[in-house]
Amino acid sequence: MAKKSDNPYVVQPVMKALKVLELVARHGHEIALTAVSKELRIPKTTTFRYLQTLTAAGFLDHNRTTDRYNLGPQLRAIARADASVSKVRELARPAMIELMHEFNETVNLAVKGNGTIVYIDLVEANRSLRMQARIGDSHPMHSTALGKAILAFLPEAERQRQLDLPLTERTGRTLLEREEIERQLRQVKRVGYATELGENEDGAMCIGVPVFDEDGYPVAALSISAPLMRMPHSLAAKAGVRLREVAAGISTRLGSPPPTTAG
Amino acid sequence: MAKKSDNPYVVQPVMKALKVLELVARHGHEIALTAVSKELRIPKTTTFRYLQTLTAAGFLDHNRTTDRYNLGPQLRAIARADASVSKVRELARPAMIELMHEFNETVNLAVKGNGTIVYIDLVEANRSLRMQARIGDSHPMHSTALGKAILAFLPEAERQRQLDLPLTERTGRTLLEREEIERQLRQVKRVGYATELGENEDGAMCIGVPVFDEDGYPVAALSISAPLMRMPHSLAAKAGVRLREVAAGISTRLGSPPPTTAG
DNA sequence: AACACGAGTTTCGCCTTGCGGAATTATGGG
DNA sequence: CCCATAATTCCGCAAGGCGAAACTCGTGTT
Repeated sequence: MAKKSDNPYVVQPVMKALKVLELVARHGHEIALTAVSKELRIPKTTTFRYLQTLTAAGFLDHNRTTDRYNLGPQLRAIARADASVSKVRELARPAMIELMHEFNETVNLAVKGNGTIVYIDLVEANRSLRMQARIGDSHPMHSTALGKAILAFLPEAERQRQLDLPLTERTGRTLLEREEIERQLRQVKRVGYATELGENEDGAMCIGVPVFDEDGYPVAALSISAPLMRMPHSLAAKAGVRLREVAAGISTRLGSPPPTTAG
Repeated sequence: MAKKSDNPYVVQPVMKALKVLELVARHGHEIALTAVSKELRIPKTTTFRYLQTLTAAGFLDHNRTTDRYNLGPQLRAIARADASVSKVRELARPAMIELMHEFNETVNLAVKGNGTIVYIDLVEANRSLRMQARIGDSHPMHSTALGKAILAFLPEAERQRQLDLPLTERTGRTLLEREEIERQLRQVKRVGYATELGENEDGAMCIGVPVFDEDGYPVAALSISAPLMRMPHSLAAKAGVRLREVAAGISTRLGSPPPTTAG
């Protein structure tokens, strides 16, 4: 009675529960326990448990008056987040390639995670010494230009919450003093770009700018990273200005209101 | 060691697998087995199994070159379908209320399911004798005006596939002859609205029109339903024309190309 | 070139815990 | 008020999920 798959690692309860989720989702709207059970040929008790579990996890929503289930907030949130990331990546890619050629350095794109930034795309300069990051890697917010760019433009309450978390020390130069960080963030907000000098990785530096979504929220950041020795102050400033322009273009295309560059 | 929930019906493997799914999704991009395992404090073997299962179900995607996982097509499809349904419902609601007042009959909105139509919204006239349908109910395509409206505008291949399925007989008047159905569908395509007279429920009739998405695909249908006795031919024709107008407006706002009313 | 390390895959046997039939309670239509 | 249908709860069995450990494979190091 080999059923679903030849893959011996498939966990049956999980697989069946996913079928339930799928059925409910594809149904378009509110469906009752018995209907799901009949449709999937899964005993009512088992179906009941899956529906309960999916609901507890927020993937489904249980309407107590009609005793029916439909898609839950969790799934919608995931979908929205994914769509947002996809869109940012798509919009940013051409600009990133252009920037890479312009400065001949690696260009990074990251989104805001929970207390961290997560790299979602990068275009490497071929003369890059070694890879700085990989897609999917996550780094602390306070030790990267990407993170600082986002932090600076976060709503006050959320920024405070972020800075309340323990700040990990990545290198000897990583900023750990709250005072100092907040001073820098104000500076970032003023000039519109963030700089990080060997604070995340020894010998490497980075210039980052935020990308805003339609609500003016900094969902992502764009950066140019380089070995410290290859990026003098003057060039960094130039890069910052260019990044700011490019990011503003992306933000606009994401439906963002005009950037709040002014302090 | 009571963990997640006080709900005794929560199935642990399912719950944990959902956590894995959520983590991968929220990560923004490609994440490796070990990272998931560490983050969630779930043993590597177990995490491995969940990732395999989620992948087999299409909820995740396994990149074999990098050995990392990210969101899969299944989840995106579900999300897209849901967003589409939500949007249709949202756009249609005001028009439905207007139509209800105009004809003082129940107005229905349904989406195309698999071989059926599924009611996703309805606005009942208060003089309605009894409820015709409930949100979430699904009816055959060939026995309802909603279904016929959709069938008529489906791509040829898909329509044939639908009609190949066994046709259930809802009432004595339900159309079962393929010839007859296809003749009616051509007629529907010509006039732009479908009519059903006691074919789905004795004594009830319905007039339905399709709603198109941005690809010109009939994702949903709008209808007015009434007791047979209250809806003479002339009034039905008038309702058909009005529905056609209203649905065209909704289709346009969904990004649909100009309706293919011409035969 | 050999080695050490880390990541993914496979095995294996224990025993948790998921399963589903059946009993029980809630619901709502007639 | 009763009956039909649906949702919950109970319970004992054993299916199958679990995780430690062994194994493989690829990378980077000495």
